[in-house]
Amino acid sequence: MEEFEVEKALSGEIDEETLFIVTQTFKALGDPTRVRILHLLFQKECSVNEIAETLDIRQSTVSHQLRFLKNLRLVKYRRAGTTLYYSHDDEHVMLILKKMIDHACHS
Amino acid sequence: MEEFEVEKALSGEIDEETLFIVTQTFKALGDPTRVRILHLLFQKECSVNEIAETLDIRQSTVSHQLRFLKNLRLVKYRRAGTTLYYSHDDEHVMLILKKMIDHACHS
DNA sequence: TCTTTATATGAACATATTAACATATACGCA
DNA sequence: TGCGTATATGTTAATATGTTCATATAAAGA
Repeated sequence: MEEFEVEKALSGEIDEETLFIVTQTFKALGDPTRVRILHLLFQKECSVNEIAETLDIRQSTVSHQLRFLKNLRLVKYRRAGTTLYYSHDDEHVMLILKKMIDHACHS
Repeated sequence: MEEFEVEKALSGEIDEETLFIVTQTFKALGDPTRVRILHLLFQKECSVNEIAETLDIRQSTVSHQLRFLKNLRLVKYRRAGTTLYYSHDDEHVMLILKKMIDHACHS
């Protein structure tokens, strides 16, 4: 460990890697389109087209955002023929999302 | 309520205002500088200069971000002469931040 | 193999965000 | 009133982000 890292640790600072994961995850939840998608997947597994039609978003947009969420392991999918059914893949983050929604509702 | 809003409500979609608050709040947590500031304020009340020096960020950057956080009522301050002591102002959001940090650490 | 359907990808564009600099304001004190 | 310190603000430039269009890929079935 470098000297400045020791200083940071002693001062109670978050280590860089953790900070990166935390901010990336919050960033994922900081966009309306992604929150709407996750909220939908909270209720049920959906194909890409179902998501696009239900939320009235273009297919390519949905696909791009799903890739974003997939990279962060926030969603997963199973294949059935040509159809991909997406579902959420991080209970903890979904719980945090739910809490924030409740918090925002009752404020 | 408009017709399309009824449809959204029945379909379990988040209402627009809640969605806005939720995403704004997560956006606040989606930036390394702001997370570092909040994490510091989680530990103790700090003046603007203390924050800037402790985290090695320019004073004007800190001030800008504090205004951002203040607008969302995530921080507050008290004045002592020319010095402003900032502290966090949303227990619930701070708890969510803490949970996410723990989650990221142990993964 | 050809076609159809479902999904992914790449490039381009518009917009949003961030940090930096310079400067302004506010307060306390001589 | 004038000065020094602490903080805020306006502006700008660099970068990041989100959506769209056009197109590519992949699987299933005739």
